[in-house]
Amino acid sequence: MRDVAREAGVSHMTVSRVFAGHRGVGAATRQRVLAAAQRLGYRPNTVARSLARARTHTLGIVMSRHAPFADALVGAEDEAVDRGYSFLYTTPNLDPTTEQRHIEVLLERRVDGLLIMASSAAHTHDHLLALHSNGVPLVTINRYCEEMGFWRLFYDYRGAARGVVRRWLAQGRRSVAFLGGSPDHAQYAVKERIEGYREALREAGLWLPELECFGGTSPHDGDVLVEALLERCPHVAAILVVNDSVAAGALRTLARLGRRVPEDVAVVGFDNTMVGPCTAPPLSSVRHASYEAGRMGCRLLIEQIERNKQEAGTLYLPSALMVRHSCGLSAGMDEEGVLPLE
Amino acid sequence: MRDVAREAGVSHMTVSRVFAGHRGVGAATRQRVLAAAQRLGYRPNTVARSLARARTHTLGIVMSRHAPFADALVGAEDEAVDRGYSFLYTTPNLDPTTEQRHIEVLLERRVDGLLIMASSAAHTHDHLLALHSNGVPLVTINRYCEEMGFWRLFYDYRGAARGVVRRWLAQGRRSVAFLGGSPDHAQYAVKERIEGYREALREAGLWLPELECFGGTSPHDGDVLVEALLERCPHVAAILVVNDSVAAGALRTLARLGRRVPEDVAVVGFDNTMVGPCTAPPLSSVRHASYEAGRMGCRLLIEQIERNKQEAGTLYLPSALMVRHSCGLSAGMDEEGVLPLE
DNA sequence: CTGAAAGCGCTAACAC
DNA sequence: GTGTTAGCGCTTTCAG
Repeated sequence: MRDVAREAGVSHMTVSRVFAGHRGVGAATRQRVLAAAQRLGYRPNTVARSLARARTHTLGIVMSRHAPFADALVGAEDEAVDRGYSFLYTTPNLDPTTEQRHIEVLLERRVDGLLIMASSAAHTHDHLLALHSNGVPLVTINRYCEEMGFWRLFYDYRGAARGVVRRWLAQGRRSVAFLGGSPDHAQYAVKERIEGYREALREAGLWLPELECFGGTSPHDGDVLVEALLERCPHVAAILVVNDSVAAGALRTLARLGRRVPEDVAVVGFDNTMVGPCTAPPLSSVRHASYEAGRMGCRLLIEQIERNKQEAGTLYLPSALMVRHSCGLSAGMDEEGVLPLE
Repeated sequence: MRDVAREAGVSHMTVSRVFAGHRGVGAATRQRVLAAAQRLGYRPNTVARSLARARTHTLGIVMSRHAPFADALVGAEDEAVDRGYSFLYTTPNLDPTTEQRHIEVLLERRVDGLLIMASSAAHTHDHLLALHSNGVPLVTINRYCEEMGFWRLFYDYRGAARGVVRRWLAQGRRSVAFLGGSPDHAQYAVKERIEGYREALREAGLWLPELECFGGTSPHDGDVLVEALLERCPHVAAILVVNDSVAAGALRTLARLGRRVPEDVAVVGFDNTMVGPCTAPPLSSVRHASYEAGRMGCRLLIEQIERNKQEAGTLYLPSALMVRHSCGLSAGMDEEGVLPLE
C-alpha cells in the first residue's frame, strides 16, 4: 500500500480511502491511485483490514455431512457474496465434541457469525446457547433445539406431510398409509413427517395403526415393507413414504405385484432427490425450500451482525410437492409441476 | 493477550510462545499462562497471527456447483483439518469471469493456496496459468486443462469405461453399446467415457457405429434411446450408460419390453449415485475416487505450500465398479461388491 | 479533501 | 527460559 502511495504521489491514507470505497477523495487523485495500484499489481490485504476493523466479513458455516444441504449451501453463498461476505466452511461429524472443536477454530479465526446447518440427528445444544450468551451472532437451519434467543429456520416437514395426506383425503382416498422410518428414529426429520401424517389422518378420524408400516430407509426396506403393508391392508389407496429411496423400492414391488400406480395406489416420497424421475412411474416427491433456507439464514445472520439486531424467532419454510406421475394429484400445480403445500 | 500476560505475571511474549506451541517455556510458567487464559476466556486471534506471519493457514476451495464433488469436499476437509488448515469456500458459476472474481476475493483474503474442483465443462484456463506464474500454490481436480506446471488430479473416467467393457468382452458379450451423452457434449467427463468405451471395443475389433446411441442425460432420454438401440441392434448384450439417470430410464424400458437384465443384456451406469439401489434390478455403477481425490488434492497443495515444492504432475485416480445386479459381472469383487477397474 | 500519528493482536529477532 | 523492540498492512481519529 505504501508503494502504491509513493507511486501515486499521495499518502497511504488516500490509498486506503480509495480501496475502502470512502467518498471524500478527489476524482483525479482516485484515478491516479487506481492506476498506480494497477501498475504495481496491488491487491488489498483483507487480513490487515480485518485486524484493524475487528470485523472479518467472514461467516462460519457449519454443516453436517448430509446431502440435502447442498442447495442450502449454494443459497447461503449467493447471499453472502451479494453482501460482501465470504465463508469459512466446516463439516464436523455429528458428535458434539467434534462440533465444538470445529466451532472453536472458526471463532479463533474471528468469524463475524455462525450459520449452522444441522442434520436433524440428536444433538447437544448447550454450547450453542453459550455462544449466543457470549454475543456470537448465530442462526440455525434444521437444528432441532429449543428456542434459545437466536433465529432458527426449519423445513416444514410436518406441514408437508399433512398437506399431501389432506389432499389425498379430499380426493376420496380414505386409506392412506405411511411407509418406512420410525417414530423413534434418531432423525427428527423422520419423526416430523410421521407426526404430520398422523395429524391429517386424525383430524379426519381415519387414523389406524395398521396403516403405519415402519422400518428402514433403504430401497430394499421399501420392497419388504410395502409387501407387508399390502397383506395387512389390501385396499390401501395411497402411501406417504419416508423418503425417495424407500418409495422407489415400494414402486418396483407394487409393479411386481400388479398394482397400478397411481390408479390403485398413489405414492409420494420426500426430499425430491434425483431418484424421482428415475422410477416407473416417475415418483412425486416433497421438495424442501433448501436454497431459500440457506439464503434467508445467511441474510438474517448478516442483519444481526450489521444492525446488531437482537430479535429472533422461528421460521418454517414451506415445502412443495414436485408432481410426477405417482401421486395422482394435480389440482393446483403450476406449469412446472410444483404444487404448494399448506 | 496482554491481559493474559498480566494475569499470569509474565510478558506477552511468553503467552505468545505458549499458544504458538513453541518449546522453550518452563512447564510451570506454561501452566500459569494456560490457567490465566482459561480464567479470562482468552482465545488466540488468528487474524493477527496471520498478519504477523504472512501465512493464513487457509486454503481457498473453488468448486463448481455440481453434486459429484460433495465427497471430494469432505475428503479435502478431513485432510485440511488434520494439517491445521481451514478453508474458504466458494462456488462460482462456471463462466470464467465469475470464477476469476471469486478467486480474486480469495486472494485478497490471502489464502495460502487454491484447490480447484471443477466441473468438467469447458473453461478458460489462462487465469490459472497466470496465478501459477505469480507463485500461487494451486491444485486442480477434474479440471480439463493442459499440463501447466501445477498438480492436476482426475477421475479416471476413460479407464473405467474401458475396464467395464473389457470385462464384458472377456465374458463373451460381443455386442456392447453406449447409451446417452454425446462425443461433443460440453462436459469432458462425458467425452472421456465415450473414448474409453471406444478404445476397448476397437482393441477387440468389435466397434460398430450403430452401437453408439447418443442423446441426452435424463431418465427419459434413457427410455427413448434404449428403445431406438434395440431396434437397431436387437441382440445387444450389454450397455454402458453415460450416467445413472439415463441407465434407470433404460432399465425400466428394458423391463417393459421384456428384456431380462442382466441375462439378455447387462447394464452399467456412472457415478454411483443413490439411484443405483433404487432400480429394478439394482443398477451397477462406476464409483469414482472422490473422497480420495479431495484428500490427496489437499495434501499435495499443503505440501507445495509448506515445502515450497515445485514439482508437479498429473494423477488419474482409479475408479471401481459398484456391483449390483444389473451388470452380470462379479469375478474379482470384494465382500462389499466393489470391483476394481484397470 | 488530504495527511500524520497511533494502534489492532500477534510474531521475529535479538537481548538478557 | 524470558523480556524488549519493532513491525505485519491496514483503519481510526484528529489536524490541517
